[in-house]
Amino acid sequence: MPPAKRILQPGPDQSRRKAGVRAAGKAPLKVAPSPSAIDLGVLNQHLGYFARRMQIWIFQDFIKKLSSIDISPAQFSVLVVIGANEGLSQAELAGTLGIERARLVRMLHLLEKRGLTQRLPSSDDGRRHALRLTRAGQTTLRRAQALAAQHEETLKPKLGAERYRLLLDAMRAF
Amino acid sequence: MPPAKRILQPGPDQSRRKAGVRAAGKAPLKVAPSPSAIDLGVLNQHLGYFARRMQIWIFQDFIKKLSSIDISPAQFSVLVVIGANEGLSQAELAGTLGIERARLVRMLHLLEKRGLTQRLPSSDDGRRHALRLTRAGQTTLRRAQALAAQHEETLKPKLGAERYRLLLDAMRAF
DNA sequence: CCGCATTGTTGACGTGGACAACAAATTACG
DNA sequence: CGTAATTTGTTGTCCACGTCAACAATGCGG
Repeated sequence: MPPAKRILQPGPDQSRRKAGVRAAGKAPLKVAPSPSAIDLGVLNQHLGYFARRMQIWIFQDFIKKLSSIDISPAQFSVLVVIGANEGLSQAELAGTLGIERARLVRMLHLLEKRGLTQRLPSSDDGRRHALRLTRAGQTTLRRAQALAAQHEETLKPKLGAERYRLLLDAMRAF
Repeated sequence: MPPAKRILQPGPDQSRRKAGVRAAGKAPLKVAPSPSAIDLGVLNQHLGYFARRMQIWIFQDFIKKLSSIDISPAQFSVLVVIGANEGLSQAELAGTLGIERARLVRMLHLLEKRGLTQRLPSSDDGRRHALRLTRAGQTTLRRAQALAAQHEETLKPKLGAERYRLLLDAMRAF
């Protein structure tokens, strides 16, 4: 078996000791940043910057928490939606999650090879596949949801219950 | 030369029903039987899912808004931080932005080829490079910041000024 | 019946994240 | 002082993923 998901490394290397000795003579802007403090500049006023950092942090924690069953965030979302909408088509699933149809095909190949999902012929439309979870898929989904719930629980203290709820609500605008 | 940035497609949803965009005035807008009757299941209670969708939306809008100067979100963050911390090293920059050192090398290679950044030898440490913007880099950064500000302005109405501010504040926890 | 849209699929390309390995330079330390 | 360890920038490689083009099979509308 392949090593499956790649383990993401948690700790960045924060290492800088020497004071900022710079050559440039003209420095009309802020004073030279202290060895440990680098100015983010206007990045501080951009949602996208923080959104990306947050998303990466969350995904890394998710991957770590679900590493025992080797389910990625994308795979999790696929399993969840199939589980909640048995018999839906690949196009519907892809459209719902914002995944490319082509991408979903290969993802389902893998999930099917792992015995978690099935593609049954649709009774009324010869083009479609009716997606469903196998017995093993249901079991895995249950475990995944339990672990994902634990992951989610680590997020709340990090934000505070109030801001957590607010964030969850606000981000639905997209 | 590379074919510049790939244009991201603006219309995200519309995967399953009829995409009625056609040249003629024919509007075959066929109401699909069950529009969006697909259940997201427990995904509705996961920050990560919405965080990812929001982040993608924001980045796509950012890319579109800055397409005239061909600056990606990552490139923008690099230019901003260099501009605000002239003379910093690649390791410091990479550590600040959470980018791999290896990745930053190739990014700077490109920015340098475009004449936007420079790598000067550090006076006190032979290993480091003192990063700075060229004159053109400063000009591009100014334009980029103006366009990025416009991009940011489209976000506020989408969320409401109040939630925008809360979001920006809450996401700093990561 | 015929043209057109949809569905699933494959192939290909480019980007970006993660790792490993290095050479040069610097630091730590016996 | 000298040698080992560490840091920095760099290159090469692998893999995940978004995107696009093309296709066969199927369904549907005129």
